[in-house]
Amino acid sequence: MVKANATAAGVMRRAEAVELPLTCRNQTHEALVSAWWTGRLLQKQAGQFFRQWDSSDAKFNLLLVLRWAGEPMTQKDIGRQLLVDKSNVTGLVTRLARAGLVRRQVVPHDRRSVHVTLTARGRRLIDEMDERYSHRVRDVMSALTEDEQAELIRLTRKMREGLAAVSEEE
Amino acid sequence: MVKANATAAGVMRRAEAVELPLTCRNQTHEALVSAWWTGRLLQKQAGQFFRQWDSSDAKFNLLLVLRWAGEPMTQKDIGRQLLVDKSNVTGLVTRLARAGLVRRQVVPHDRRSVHVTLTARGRRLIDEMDERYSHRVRDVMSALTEDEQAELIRLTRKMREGLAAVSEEE
DNA sequence: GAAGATTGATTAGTCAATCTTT
DNA sequence: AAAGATTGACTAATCAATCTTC
Repeated sequence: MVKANATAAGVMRRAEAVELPLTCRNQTHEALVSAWWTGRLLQKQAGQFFRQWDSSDAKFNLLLVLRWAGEPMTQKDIGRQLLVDKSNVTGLVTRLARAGLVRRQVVPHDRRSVHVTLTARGRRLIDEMDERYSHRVRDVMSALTEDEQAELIRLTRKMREGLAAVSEEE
Repeated sequence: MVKANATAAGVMRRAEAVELPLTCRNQTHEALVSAWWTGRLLQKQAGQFFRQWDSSDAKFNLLLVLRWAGEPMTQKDIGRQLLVDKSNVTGLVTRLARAGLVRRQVVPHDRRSVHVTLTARGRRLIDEMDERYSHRVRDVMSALTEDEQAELIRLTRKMREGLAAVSEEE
């Protein structure tokens, strides 16, 4: 019964989550808020999803980038790829290293830099996470047709271009 | 010259920011990542934007909800509107109160609850922030036509429904 | 016991300052 | 001096545990 109650409450909150906060003034504003709100929900659910491995979306993305690169990356490059501050990368790598998922190595000809590589265990974990993550992505996005997905890609990209243009001009 | 360099570097990073990280596998995955990435950029730029008032998007949204309500709100209601944990609301309200933008009051017939109200200063600040924020929103979203904005609203909403459906079924 | 709020621990993120190496 | 990384101070967010009041 406790579980039933918890589920019911959860479902209610999720239904509410689809709706935007009530402070929108016009369509233009609503469009921005709708994109922002969707991003927040994505973040929130990703956080819950990755907790089953005692992990997080930030750690998942870092491991993913490392695997994708296929070779050691400097922390600077990681930060560049993920668009996060270098000091943040330091912390993430430290925690991942503490968990044995990643290893720091000196860079032969530049002792300022640090090379980060996946350990065997890190590789196993990212493979497993990514497997389940892919299924989840497909489930979530099955709410949209292929054409709608393509259109969403186009429109969000345009929005990013708008963001970039505005921040340039100041 | 220093300023020119800084701007040039800034522009470069912004151009890069339009592009997604390189780990996308197919259109479905890319659609989700594109929405997520756009949300991250929105969050990031909002953070920078509101720093001119020594504030943040979280504080702005809290003040906005308070003004919209037009009457004292309990912290529970605030958390519900903004979809953030109650303990987070406690912290935000504390910092806003310390800055004199908001006031805590006892609720007459329920001494468990706290009512939060805008101070005169808080009201003045949210009016000023919102004024400039509205312009900024219009500038950013002018990259999209009205029809595109409407479509973006529709598609992101569908995505939230997909998120809600998936999280229900587990 | 449940509701509303607070506290404490932890993660993520930013920025400014510092340190070492180039 | 500039590059790469780290440290420290801070905000924001979550969760678990606690406290007071209903």
